[in-house]
Amino acid sequence: MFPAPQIGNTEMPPEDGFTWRKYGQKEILGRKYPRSYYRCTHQKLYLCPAKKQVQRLDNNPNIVEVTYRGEHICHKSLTAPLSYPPPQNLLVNINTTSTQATIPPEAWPPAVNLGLGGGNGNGGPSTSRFGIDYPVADMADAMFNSGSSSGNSMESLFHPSEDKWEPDEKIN
DNA sequence: GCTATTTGACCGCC
DNA sequence: GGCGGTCAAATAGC
Repeated sequence: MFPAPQIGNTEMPPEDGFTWRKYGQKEILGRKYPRSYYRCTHQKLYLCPAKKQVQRLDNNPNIVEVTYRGEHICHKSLTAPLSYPPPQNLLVNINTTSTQATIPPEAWPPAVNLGLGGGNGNGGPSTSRFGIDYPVADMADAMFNSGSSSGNSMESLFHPSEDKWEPDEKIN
């Protein structure tokens, strides 16, 4: 789960190093807020099947629940962008979202392992399943403590220095 | 003009 | 038949 940054009247799904294109939104039974559906922007270029669903929590609209489906193959393609920030955000999501139960660990997208030299992705959900320990609890704590009142926490969670990945699609 | 977003309609599964 | 997920036309922004 992530704090849901808001800019003006619009909302932004958490940046996770990939570029997503929204393709649908649905009211979900029992949920106060609609679920948004995103797919990888490079789906057409690289037939990347990666998708994600963004669902706001009923009791805390400032927190979004992000579910990843499929894996990114766009960065595996020879012609695809090869560099992007470490999926720290993705990692946190996987370890915290309640929807992880719907995704068997062995089916988790290998994409989350990339760049981290993990390879030990067979363990259960843990903060170190990629070989790197992240202060998930601290981040979550920061989220819940300040997520609803301050946008500054976002900078501590999603470092500005984490340069936005620029798709280098025009490599030739 | 191209690309992304919105949104109603459609489809498959339970 | 209801629900979740996806499609595709219309629209907006750059």
